Amino acid sequence: MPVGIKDVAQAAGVSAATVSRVLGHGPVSADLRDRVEAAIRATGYRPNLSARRLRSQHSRTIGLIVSDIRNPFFTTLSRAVEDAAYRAEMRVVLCNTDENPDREAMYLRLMQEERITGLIYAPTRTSASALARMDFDFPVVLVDRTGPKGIHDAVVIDNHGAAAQLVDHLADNGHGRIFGLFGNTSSTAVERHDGYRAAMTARGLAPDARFVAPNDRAAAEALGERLAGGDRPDAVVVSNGLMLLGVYRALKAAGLETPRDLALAGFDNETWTELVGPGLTVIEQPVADIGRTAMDLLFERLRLPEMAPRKVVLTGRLVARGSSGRA
Amino acid sequence: MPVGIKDVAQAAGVSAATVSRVLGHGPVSADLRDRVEAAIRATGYRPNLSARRLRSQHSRTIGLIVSDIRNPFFTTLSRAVEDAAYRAEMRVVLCNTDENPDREAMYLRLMQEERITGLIYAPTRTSASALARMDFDFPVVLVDRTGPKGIHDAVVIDNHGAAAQLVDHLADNGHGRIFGLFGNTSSTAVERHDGYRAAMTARGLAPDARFVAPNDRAAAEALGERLAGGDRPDAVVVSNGLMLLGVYRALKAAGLETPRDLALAGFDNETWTELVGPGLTVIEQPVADIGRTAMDLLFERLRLPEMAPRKVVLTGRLVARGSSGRA
DNA sequence: CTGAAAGCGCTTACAG
DNA sequence: CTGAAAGCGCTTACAG
Repeated sequence: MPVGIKDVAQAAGVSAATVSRVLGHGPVSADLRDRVEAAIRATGYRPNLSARRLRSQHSRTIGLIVSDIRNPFFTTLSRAVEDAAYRAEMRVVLCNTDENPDREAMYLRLMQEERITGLIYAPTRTSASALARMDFDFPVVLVDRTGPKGIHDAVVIDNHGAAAQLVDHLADNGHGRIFGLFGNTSSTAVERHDGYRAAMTARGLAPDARFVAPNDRAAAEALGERLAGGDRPDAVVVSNGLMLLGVYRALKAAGLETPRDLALAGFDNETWTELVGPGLTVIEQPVADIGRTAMDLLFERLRLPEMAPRKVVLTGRLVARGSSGRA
Repeated sequence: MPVGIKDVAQAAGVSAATVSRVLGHGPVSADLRDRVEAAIRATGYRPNLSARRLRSQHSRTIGLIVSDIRNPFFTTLSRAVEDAAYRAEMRVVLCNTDENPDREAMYLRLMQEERITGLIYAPTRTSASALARMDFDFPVVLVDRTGPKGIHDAVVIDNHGAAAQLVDHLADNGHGRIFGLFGNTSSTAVERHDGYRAAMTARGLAPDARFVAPNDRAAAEALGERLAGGDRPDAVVVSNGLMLLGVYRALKAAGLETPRDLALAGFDNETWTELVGPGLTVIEQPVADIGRTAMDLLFERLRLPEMAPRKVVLTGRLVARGSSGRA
């Protein structure tokens, strides 16, 4: 039986209202405040947050929906969001969808049931397209991936430009047959493919791309199939960190050396990309900035609900390493 | 203004109690059930979880307190815990303490305020020792790190044995001057040091250990200082994945090659340890099993509160790679 | 099977 | 500054 506010009130010889005022920012005389604080310590009282949220109609809760917290991109993002929430004295409800639209729908319902203050959300393409028809009682800030135009605030990077930069870099290093491997669940992968395609075309190179599930296994498999075909590529561009890992493992397993047998470049400056062989050339994303910016947008939106939706585009940084060198 | 249970009741022409029964497992006639379900769809009603938790006195919430979700050990642990919670229709409140005892104390208070059903907790040594004097209204299962003997359920690995195994492996490969680098915040690091020390002594080797903050920077620095001293070691054992990363980076930066200049072995089979140079020899922990087992213990404890506390000891697996080979 | 009523533990106008 | 009272949105005995 946890002690309640009435027990504290009784112990301090005051009303429950006064205890509540001591806990909050109400006006309380120094005398009563001391007595209440002593009673709180003596009883070990801890306010019931469910009751507080219900009564005050503020959950002080941020929802965060990502595909998988094991993806370092989202791990870092979540820490940035949590640290910002912590500073604002809010908590975070974190949900992993595994890129599964059914789970996304379920978690969106959960967010409504939690009466969250705001949502930070990296939707799959399937769910993003449904977003236009959905109506929430809280603001939504999209991160990493976009949704229907002009409805929600969003923080993304310049995916088109970043992918083009990778292609240009590889082409400058003498690679012309550049195979592109992209995820098939996010707007982000689509934009990266567009950038890849545009840069290839601009240089008179023939685009050669494939979309697969954005995980290491599927990427490794797709690469294997492509290499088994004729007219082998001399470089590969990969659209996220997990897929890049799958490709790198597959190359190693096949006894192929980078960049001697095949140049390689991709997204996400994960720990291992720096430590491995000649190092992997990647686009580093300002992940923590993305998280902080999303929280900033959310707080401004709460302050000014009628403001027009904003899209903040951050820039990735090319980290050139050995893997993109000449064959 | 979100719609409430009364709105649904009115729309369906029934009482709020009946709507509540349809939502839960109450007995409701097929006719009324259909009408209520139609009304829920029509109104887009979502129950308010704060109200439900307050009234039902069940939060259906598991607390999870770890040092840092960016540590892959805890990332994987948290996914295992969340997946198990999801299956049991419970949510998880995740907290990062950054090994800071003040933050731990704050989050322990938060857990009480959330009236959580149970807690899964990897305490720092400072907080663990205070655990004996603390009284919670929910069961606590310790993971990865232990607390005062015989009070809480716990899931750990055989740290003593695993560390000894690393020493034996290095010694079998001809290394005798084995420097040990251990974290200074966890019982786990202490146990690993004990195992290291015991194995060294058993072989007539002189222990040579240091305790530092369990992060990459501090580990790199400590290694640098040790190498600057005389009588250089010919191998290093490191007590966790993040520290191992710091050590590996420092070696690379110093132009030292593994195992030629210095053999290396440690804990946590992280992605990069497999991909790097000759591969790093590590103890792989059954992380997901640790998480699942912790949830199992928690659920059994909820069923049988009076059972004697249990400690489940899982076993790490030695993954021998090139880094521990002969000089 | 169904409804009216009480109450979970707080906060917040309202009076004083 | 302080207290008595109402009420947040549900669930759950209690009657019928």
